[in-house]
Amino acid sequence: MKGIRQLAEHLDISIGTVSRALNGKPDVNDETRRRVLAAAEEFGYVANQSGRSLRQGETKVIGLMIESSMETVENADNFFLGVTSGLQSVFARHKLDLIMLPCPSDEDPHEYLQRMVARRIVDAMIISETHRIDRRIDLLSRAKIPFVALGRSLSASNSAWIDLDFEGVANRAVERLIARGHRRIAITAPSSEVNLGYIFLDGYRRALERHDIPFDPSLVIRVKSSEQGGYQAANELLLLEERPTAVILIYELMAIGLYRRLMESGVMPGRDLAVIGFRDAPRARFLQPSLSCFRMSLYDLGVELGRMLLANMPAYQDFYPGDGRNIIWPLELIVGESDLFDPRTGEKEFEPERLIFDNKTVES
Amino acid sequence: MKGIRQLAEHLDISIGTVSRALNGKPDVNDETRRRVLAAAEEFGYVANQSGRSLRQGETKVIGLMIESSMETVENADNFFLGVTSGLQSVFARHKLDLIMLPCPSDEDPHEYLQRMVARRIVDAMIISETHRIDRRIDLLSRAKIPFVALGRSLSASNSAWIDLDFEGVANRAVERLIARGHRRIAITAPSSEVNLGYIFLDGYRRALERHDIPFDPSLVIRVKSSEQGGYQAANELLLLEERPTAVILIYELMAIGLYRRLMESGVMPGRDLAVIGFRDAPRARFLQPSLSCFRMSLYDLGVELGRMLLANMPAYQDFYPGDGRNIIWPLELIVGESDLFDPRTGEKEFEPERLIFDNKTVES
DNA sequence: ACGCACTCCGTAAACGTTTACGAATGTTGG
DNA sequence: CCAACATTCGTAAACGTTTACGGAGTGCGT
Repeated sequence: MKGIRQLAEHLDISIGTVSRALNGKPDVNDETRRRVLAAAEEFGYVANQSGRSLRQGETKVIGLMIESSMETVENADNFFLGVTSGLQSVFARHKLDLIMLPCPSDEDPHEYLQRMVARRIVDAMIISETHRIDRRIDLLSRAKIPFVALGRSLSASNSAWIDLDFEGVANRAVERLIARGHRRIAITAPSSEVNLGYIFLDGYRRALERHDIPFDPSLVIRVKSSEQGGYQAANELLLLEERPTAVILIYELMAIGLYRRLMESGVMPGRDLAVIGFRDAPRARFLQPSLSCFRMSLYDLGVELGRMLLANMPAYQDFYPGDGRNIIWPLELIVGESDLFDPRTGEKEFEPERLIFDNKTVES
Repeated sequence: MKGIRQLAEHLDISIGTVSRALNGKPDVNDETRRRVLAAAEEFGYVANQSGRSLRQGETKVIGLMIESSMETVENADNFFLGVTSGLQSVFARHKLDLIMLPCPSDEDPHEYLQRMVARRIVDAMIISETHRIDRRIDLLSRAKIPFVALGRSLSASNSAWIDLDFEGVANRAVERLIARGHRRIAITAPSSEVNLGYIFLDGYRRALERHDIPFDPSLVIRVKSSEQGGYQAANELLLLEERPTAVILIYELMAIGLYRRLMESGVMPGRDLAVIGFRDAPRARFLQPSLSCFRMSLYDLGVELGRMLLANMPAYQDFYPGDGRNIIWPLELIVGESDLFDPRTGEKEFEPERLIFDNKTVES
């Protein structure tokens, strides 16, 4: 079956009517519509997307841009596939399809996005890993492509974004550690210009200030977002002259490398050093002692992302009137055994152990 | 900048010439071409993909279909993002773009693919997780869409595929264990109809036969492809009346759950039970004792996949003449400590420990 | 001066849809 | 029986490109 023309010939109907029948337009007899749908089903006819989108100026496709650098590959730990499910669940209701656009690691993300946008292969975009100032946001704004940024950015002052509550996480981690008697608390932060680093540190500083603990720059450890980053962070930690009693991690995978390096040096996490991790990544679930960290539902995040995006698309915003311009996505603290001791006495407090292999699938 | 028409008006040239200039066609003056390219650059003009592909019947886009079910999300461990890099490196040479098509978990993969194919949004496809008989293959064949299956299938007798060397892995694992004195060797296999299960078991059976060890169906443990699957596999293993001295795993993540369950029961991997894992997944790199398993380069696999696909596309096959119809992708054995004991004496043989945190990034 | 080849460019058709418009037919109310 | 309207459908234009074709201009040899 080549196209709508052949289908129309076979039915001995004009192509206009066939098109109307297939697209649920009103001006068509019930019986005719039935015949058309039956024939389309029989021949497996589906409208050619190029022709369709050329005519109506929209593609019914949403793009999710991800960076496929090896660093991301190693470390994202299926973050994007997780949100994808949530996204699709809301897009499906509007017959929108989601495609993932992996930016090649050797290409400039800005140019890649520009190319994709100019080709008009998508109606709207979701971009991730936003930088502090991110030209992609200006690009999309100027091109009038509806979009949502996963990760806030200074460039996005006027556009939609949704971001994890990094400040809250740092804040609560510090509060929790201080409440346990810690005073010298190290924190890790990204070495690159991604915006989340600034926010993370802000939460950390503010929480310290609230308790009149002076901010000590030497306790900020710049790391790469990987297991190796965690390993090196532990290294730097061990080299500090006055060793901190606690450390707060960023990036889900850091904990693994950090644990390993600590163990190698005979420093036991949860006894000699309190550790609070970031996201509850699948790869980190096995750690012993179990890691205190934060958890979120990737699926729900995807749903919210999808809703927010549609709220910014003229054709769909009637369906999502309330959905605002940006969201700080909360994370829930999961108590493990990695921060249960008192730094002054060394005594271990009892708290329920985190269950790993319960029957319900643990959300990632 | 709306389209080529406005660009042509601005330059006071006909749109035909503009198009020829942009696409590197011969019949155009050097000076004119320079002006056109400069103007296009200035206004950020890129040809609308719908119009272009409508005219020339191709989209310059390759689709990689992946299943985004939660099971995959949890367990694939960035497998696809890994091969993506390799794919793009070869596609980039031909100005082809790769998009990932995540099939919603609640939609039938066959219908999803049919929809995508009929919409003609891609020129060619890579499909993964092929089943023993997979209707998607017939669909693509009939639609005359060039494709490569990642994973062999009975349905793909006549088409291109590339698959991991499951048979070889099972084979070498058994050989290695037998050489160490094991006679009672359990193996895990998928509970679903994916084709790799059959092949994996074939390799296992043949290796046993070669050494006159009878095949014992009770030693085949059906598992889900997850950590939980590994946990349950260990459970079943422990319940066997005459406990095997070794077990061969499938799926990269199984080892984690298996280790955990064994430890809980005081059965030490590498001392009380030899374990040989499958792929050298990032999440399994930390295991203690380190896991003997197999390794491959996802990047190289992606490259080979890309080459094979292009070899099946009329427009590109001149560039890849030699690339055949299918490949069995080899995996390299990485010796760990999980299978270094003699089941009769319990003595541990010395072999070099696997390095995890070397400087070069370990390929996943 | 003529024919010829060559270079460069404009014209218009085609790709597969959707949709505004109007025509044809049937229906209703008076 | 006619006007007015409703229902259903066909016609043709439009979307933004690419490309086959042919025409205009130039240079060259005879």
